Amino acid sequence: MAKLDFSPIADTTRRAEIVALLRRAILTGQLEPGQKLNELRISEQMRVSRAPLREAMRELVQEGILTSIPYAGTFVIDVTAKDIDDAYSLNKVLDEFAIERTWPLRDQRFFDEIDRRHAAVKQATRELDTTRQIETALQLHGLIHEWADNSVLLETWQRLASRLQMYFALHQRARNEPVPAEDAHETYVQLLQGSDMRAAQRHAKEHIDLDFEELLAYARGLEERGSKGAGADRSGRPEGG
Amino acid sequence: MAKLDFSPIADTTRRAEIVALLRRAILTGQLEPGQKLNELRISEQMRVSRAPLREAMRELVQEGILTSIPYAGTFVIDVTAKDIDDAYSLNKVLDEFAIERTWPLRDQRFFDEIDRRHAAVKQATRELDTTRQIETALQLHGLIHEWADNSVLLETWQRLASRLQMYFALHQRARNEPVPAEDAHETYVQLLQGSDMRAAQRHAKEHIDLDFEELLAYARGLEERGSKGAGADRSGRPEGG
DNA sequence: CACAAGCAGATTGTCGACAATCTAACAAGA
DNA sequence: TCTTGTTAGATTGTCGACAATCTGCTTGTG
Repeated sequence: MAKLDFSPIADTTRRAEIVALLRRAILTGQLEPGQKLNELRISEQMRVSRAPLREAMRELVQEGILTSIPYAGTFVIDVTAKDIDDAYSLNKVLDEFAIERTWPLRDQRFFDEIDRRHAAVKQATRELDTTRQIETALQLHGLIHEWADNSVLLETWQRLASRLQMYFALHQRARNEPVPAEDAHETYVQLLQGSDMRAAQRHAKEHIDLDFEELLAYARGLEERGSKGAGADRSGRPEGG
Repeated sequence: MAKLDFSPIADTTRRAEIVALLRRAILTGQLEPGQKLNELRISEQMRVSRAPLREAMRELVQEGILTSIPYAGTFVIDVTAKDIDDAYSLNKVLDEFAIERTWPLRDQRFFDEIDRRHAAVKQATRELDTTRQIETALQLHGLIHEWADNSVLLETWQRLASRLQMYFALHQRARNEPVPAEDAHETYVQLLQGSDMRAAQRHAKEHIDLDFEELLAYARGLEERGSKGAGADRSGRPEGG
C-alpha cells in the first residue's frame, strides 16, 4: 500500500479563521503597536459575533502579540528597543541549540527543503513582495528548529518568530526602502549544508547581528518619537484609531 | 512624598480566576493527562457560564498545557518521555543563558531573594507538602530567569516551568514516596552566590540531570502502561445534585 | 454474523442580549 | 483655579439559548 501523507483537515471554526486574520494583520503591521482592538467594530466587520472573536483574542494574548487589560481593552503589544534586543539575544541561543540538534539529523530531505525555502525567499525578493520576503526568510531560518526534533524548542521558536516577523514588518513599513540583497542568506545555506557545525553556529549569530542592528536603530527611533505619550509606562492608554 | 510600591489590583474577572483554578488543577495532577474537560460540567461546578470558561481554556491551550480539537473537546496534554526530554534539554540551554545574563546583575537584593526562596523550599520539604515543594523549587530555579532582565526569556521560562511543574507533580503522584532531601539545592544556591560563573552553569546542568533521570523513568513507565488505553479517562462520575 | 444507513443523545461552536465597569464631560463647592 | 461628586455614553465581561457537529446505538439487509 502506498504511504500517503495526508495534510490535516482545515480548521473549520470561525475562531481559527479569526485568529489567522488578526495574526496576519498584526504581523504585517496593519494593526499598529499600541492600537486598541474594538470588539464590536471588528466583530461587525468580520460578520461574526463577539464570542469567537474574544476567544481568538485570548489566544493571541497568550501568543504574546496582544495584551489585555480587564475592562479597558485589548491592545497590540508595544515594541521597544529592549524587546527587540531581548528577542534577538534569546534567538541566538536557540539557533545555536537548534543547529547542534539538527546537525546529526540532516539528510537529503533536509537539503532539499532548505533549497526549497531558500528559493522561496529569493523569489519573494525578486517580486519585491516585502511581506512575503519576511515570511519566507523566517521560514528558512525556522527549518533548523523544525528539524531539531524538539517540540518545546519548536514551539518556543514559533512564538519568537511571530515577534520577529512583526518587528521586521514594522521596520519595513517605517522606512519604505528596498529589501536586502537577494543572496543575503547564501552563506547561511551553504554552511548548513557543509560539514563545519561550529562555523554554521558562528555565522548564525553574526548573520543575525546584521539585521539586528537595523532593527535596533528603528526601535530607538520609535521610542524617541513615542516619548510624548506611550512608553515604558504601562498605564499609558493608547488612543484607538 | 514617601515612595510606595502598590501592587497591581487583582484581576477581578471570572476568566482570570477560572484560569488560575484550572491551571492549578492541571499542574498538581488533579486533572490527569489526556483527560477531557467537559465544558458544561465544569461551568456548572464553578457556577459560571461557558463563555468565560471557554476563554480561559483558550488561554491554557496557548499556554501549552491543554490541547483542543474542534468539535471533539479540550484535553489535558499527554505526557511522553520525549516531551520531558525535550523540555529538559531546552531548559539546560535556557539556564546557561540565564546565568550568564544574571551574573553581572547580582546584587544584595538578589542574594536576599535567593535565600528567601531557598528557605521556602526547605520549609515545604519539612512540612512534607510535596505540591508546594515542587512549586517553591521551581520558583527558586526561576530566579535566574527573572533576574536576567530579558522579558522573552522570562516568558519562555514560565511556559517551560508550567510543564516541569506538571511533570514533577505527576511523578510524585505516581510514586507516592517521600521527596528529595532537604538540602538538595544547597550547592546550587552557594554557586549562584559565588564567583565562578562557569561552575554555576555546569552545576545547573548536572543538578537538573539528576531529577531528570527519575522523571524519564516515570515517563517511560507511563508509555508502557498507556499503550492499552491511552487518553480520556471516562470515569463516570456520580452525578451529585 | 458483517456492515452500511440512519436516528438520538450529548457536546462543542456561535449568537444576541444584559450586567458590570471604565472614561470623559460637566457641575458644585472650597 | 483646583478638586470632588455626578451623570451619560461607550466598551468589556457574562449569561442563557440556539445551531452545528460528533459519537454511539439501533435497524435493516445481505
